[in-house]
Amino acid sequence: MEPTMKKSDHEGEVKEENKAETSSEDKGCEEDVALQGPILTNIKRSSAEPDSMASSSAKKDQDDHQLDLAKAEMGEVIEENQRLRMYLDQILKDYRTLQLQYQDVVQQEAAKKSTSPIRDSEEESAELISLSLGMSSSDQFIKKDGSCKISRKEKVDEKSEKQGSLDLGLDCKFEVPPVKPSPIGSPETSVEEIKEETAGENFPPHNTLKNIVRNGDDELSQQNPAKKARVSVRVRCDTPTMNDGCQWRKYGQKIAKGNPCPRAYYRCTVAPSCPVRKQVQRCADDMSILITTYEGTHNHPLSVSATAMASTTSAAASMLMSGSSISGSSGATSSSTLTTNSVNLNGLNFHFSDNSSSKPFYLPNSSLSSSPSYPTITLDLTNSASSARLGNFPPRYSTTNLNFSSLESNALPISWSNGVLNYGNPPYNKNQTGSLYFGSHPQETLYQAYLQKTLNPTQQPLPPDSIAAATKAIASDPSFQSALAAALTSIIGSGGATASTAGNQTLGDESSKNIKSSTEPNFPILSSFPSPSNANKCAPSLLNKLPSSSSSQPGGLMFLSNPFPFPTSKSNSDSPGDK
DNA sequence: CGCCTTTGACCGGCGC
DNA sequence: GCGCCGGTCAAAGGCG
Repeated sequence: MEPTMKKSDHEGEVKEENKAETSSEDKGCEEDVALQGPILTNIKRSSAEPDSMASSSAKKDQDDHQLDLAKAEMGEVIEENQRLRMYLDQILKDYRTLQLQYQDVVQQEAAKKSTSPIRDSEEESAELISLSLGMSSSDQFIKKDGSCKISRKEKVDEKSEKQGSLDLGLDCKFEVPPVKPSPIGSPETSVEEIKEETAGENFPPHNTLKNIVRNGDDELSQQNPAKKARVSVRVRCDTPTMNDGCQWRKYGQKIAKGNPCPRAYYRCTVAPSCPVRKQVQRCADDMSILITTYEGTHNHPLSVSATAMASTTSAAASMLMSGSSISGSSGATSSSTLTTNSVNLNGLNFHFSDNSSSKPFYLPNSSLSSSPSYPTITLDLTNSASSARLGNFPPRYSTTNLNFSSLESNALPISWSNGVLNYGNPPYNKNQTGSLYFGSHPQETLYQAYLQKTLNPTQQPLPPDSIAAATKAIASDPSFQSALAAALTSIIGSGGATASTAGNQTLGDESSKNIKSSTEPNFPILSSFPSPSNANKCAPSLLNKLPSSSSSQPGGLMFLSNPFPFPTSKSNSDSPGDK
């Protein structure tokens, strides 16, 4: 992506988006924030541009006309903004009501079902999945009757019952046709195939973002069926592999070019037919960094911790897929257009590379790789990430950074690179767009502000612009929501937070039968989050904003606070290299 | 004995 | 066509 969006692009965007009635709220929010920058920029530009000496009054009139136009547009946008604000307030209200109801239900269920841990765990997982994947969280925002979340849960439960599988994978999974038999035992029934089979369905253009994403995925898979989304996770880890909750079997090892460290190939052995594979390799630049690349979709139930990993990668993959697809399809002016593609949220970096020459394993300055073309997203969970991060990608891959805050630091202005939130035209104040600050706490992140607004509405209200900005950022792209939430939770769960002993390993026995001395650090997982005592160690800045016990958050952030007990990660073996 | 890792061989894609 | 490379297979051996 270009470092800055061109003015003409914004103008086109403004016109197009103003023309089209907002079909959904998140879409509207997206426009809401996105439009202000360009318009202001345009105003500034048109009024500040020095006319040449030859410019006549006619030109000035033209400028004035443009100014008037821009003002009119801005008025419309402001109106839209107010309307969306009302929507958002309504949604938040609904959400809080739902939250209370949900808490009641959870408490009742917990009291009822203390005798059936397995079932609890299934439901827990189902809940986790339904919330964490969040591919259609826009739907959740759209619905105002408060039934959205419950219906999703019911859907997942239904699916789980039908299939006996949670079907959590690395790829974004949206809807599996109910007639689809259980994927267990059918390795071919990966998400890609399912999506391909459903590609023939006719989705109205602009239905929902979900459909857009879905179509995009279909499109992608049609364009190149061989392409599988890969999620590469970079994490500091001294042990051969990181514990992601799954059970893996090593089936190969290679010395990859450009890296003296061998690359190990693992295959998921939780289910015999599970197509999920992962590659593990040390980073050539920094041997302490372990790069794990996941590929494929689990076709079996996952333990909660594995689910956490899967949902993280799933969200990341969905970002990748949806981003490339959205940009490639209808030319939608979504700010989530991720043609570009490294997202860096201050410590945790997402890299997208949907490029035929993408090199998941960082072969800087090498053009010799003949690796197949896999769209790859890299989740950089190394706090000191920047050293190897961008430099390892060929410069021709423009990137967008989404930089999650580092855990050690409380200074976490989210920086949005151009094309996401920062529309960065030169006259525009970078602080207004490049980073999002909230209220009188410039260090507060968008995320924090969002949580503050969402979870503790009685606190001092945030400036309306902040709400709009948070809405825009969080609601604009459901895939992003999931990824953001998953990543944040992953961060929170890292650093020893997984050592919890609470809860039972209830989902499947695949891990319990293979308990190993897991000296390796666990991969940050979602399920480790709910322990505030642990999590506080890692991310106090985030957790201060979170309720000690509550249900989910709206959108993709819902699963951040898991009200259920979570299993010991030790029981989920993943140490194929321990021997 | 079953499951795992190791490791050389093999295969297919890609560039020259 | 050839070589390089990434990825996978499968036999052999180790371990609990």
